[in-house]
Amino acid sequence: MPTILIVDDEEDIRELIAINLLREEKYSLLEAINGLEALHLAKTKRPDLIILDLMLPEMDGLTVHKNLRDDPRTVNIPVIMLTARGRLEEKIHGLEMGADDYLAKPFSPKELMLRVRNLLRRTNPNQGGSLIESGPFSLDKNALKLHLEGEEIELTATEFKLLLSLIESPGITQERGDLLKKVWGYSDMIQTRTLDTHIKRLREKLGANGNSIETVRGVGYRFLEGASH
Amino acid sequence: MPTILIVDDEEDIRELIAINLLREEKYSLLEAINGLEALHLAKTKRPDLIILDLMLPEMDGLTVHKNLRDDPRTVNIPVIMLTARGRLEEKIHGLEMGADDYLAKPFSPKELMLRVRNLLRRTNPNQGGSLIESGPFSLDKNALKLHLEGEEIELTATEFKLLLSLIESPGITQERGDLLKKVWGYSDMIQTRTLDTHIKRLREKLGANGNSIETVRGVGYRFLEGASH
DNA sequence: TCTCGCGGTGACGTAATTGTCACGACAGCA
DNA sequence: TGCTGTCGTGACAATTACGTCACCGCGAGA
Repeated sequence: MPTILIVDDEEDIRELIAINLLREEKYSLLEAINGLEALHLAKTKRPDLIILDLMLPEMDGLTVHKNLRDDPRTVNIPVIMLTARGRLEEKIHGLEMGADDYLAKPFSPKELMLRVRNLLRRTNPNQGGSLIESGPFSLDKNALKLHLEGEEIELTATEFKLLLSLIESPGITQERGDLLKKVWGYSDMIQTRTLDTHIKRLREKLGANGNSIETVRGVGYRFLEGASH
Repeated sequence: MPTILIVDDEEDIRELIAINLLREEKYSLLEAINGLEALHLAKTKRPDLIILDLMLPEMDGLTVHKNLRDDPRTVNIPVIMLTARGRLEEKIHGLEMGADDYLAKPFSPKELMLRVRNLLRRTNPNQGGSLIESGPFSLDKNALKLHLEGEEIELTATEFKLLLSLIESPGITQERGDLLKKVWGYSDMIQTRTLDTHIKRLREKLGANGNSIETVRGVGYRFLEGASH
């Protein structure tokens, strides 16, 4: 699931993009308002694609873009630029600086989505951190497999999503409601034993490392990095 | 030096593009006026990029594009579409069909050039030969044939495209929806057994190596490089 | 027109996956 | 110590996803 960073001052636009992308349920989003925040996010979270509005409050969009290109960590993340009007010089300037695509407002949300999709298709397939490591665990997003102490453990789609949710925030307790929402899309406050059952199945598959998943009574579960006692 | 195929009825445009591209001395060009000629050129000379005007005399540009996408030899050559006006539906239709970029006339020659450059930059590394090798497999894009352990296996066009899609990203799971879109052009989320059937036929033809195509339940399929256990 | 190969569809069987239930264990509390 | 609410667990049933097959339509070529 590719992650997309949206850098835009206007709430309308961010919302528009978010709604249209998330409807496909194949993308996750980050959002940023000013340039510095965007740079920080891009470097720490490594999005697969950046949508960058050139009109930003604190920092000019082109400057943000230049900073992205100057940093080896972000240099080859593709960028789609948005601008107020199709001012040709700006457009050319943007493309010259290495923007991968350029849209003038107002744009059709559908067109943006298609351009996002096309760009990711060309750009994504072979790379992208498909490996997530934490302690002795190594999750392979592509194969839905878990590598643990040399063993290769197969997980089902649900188990994988659940473990991923836990492992993404090690040490943090995730409330039952949040997990249900993240993994199952359940609206909050539902009464079900489904979560417990899947936790149990996960623990079974983790074998001796099953205690990495800790129960926080009355709240939820959390993943411990250095477990196995 | 990447080769670019220009398909356009209007001499002005061809000239405009040619002048601008050749000035950089980094490109070689092919030209075509009508659709059939374009298809022929695309298949025999394998350009790295195609610039396709939708207004063609004998054959509609979208038809040309569809033909390009249907043929495994040309399916992943990137396409930039040109059209008379920024008619939104046409634009969306084009992008949906897998055009990598879309420009409305009149366009700035400089913008086109930059988009060409960006597209080639993203796209080129993988391409080149008509032979794709992976493990004991060797796919010949021109002959639509598969060589495997000395044997020569004939594949139909659909089978070839499917295998190609899988083999292009070894180890990466391709979702059912993506495969349906890539190989069949189906819009997403369609319920059909077509994909399964063709996977089965492929596995049959691969014989003992059939297990190179692995099912990832609930997600899709993926191609394994070192299989055959 | 006939034949043949290809490609797609729907029916069906099977296996994997998932959610629910019942019940027991246990912590927290008074 | 007994009560209460929460969680772990195993069994079970429902659902979903996939593999396989038979069959049909279509277009190319004879």
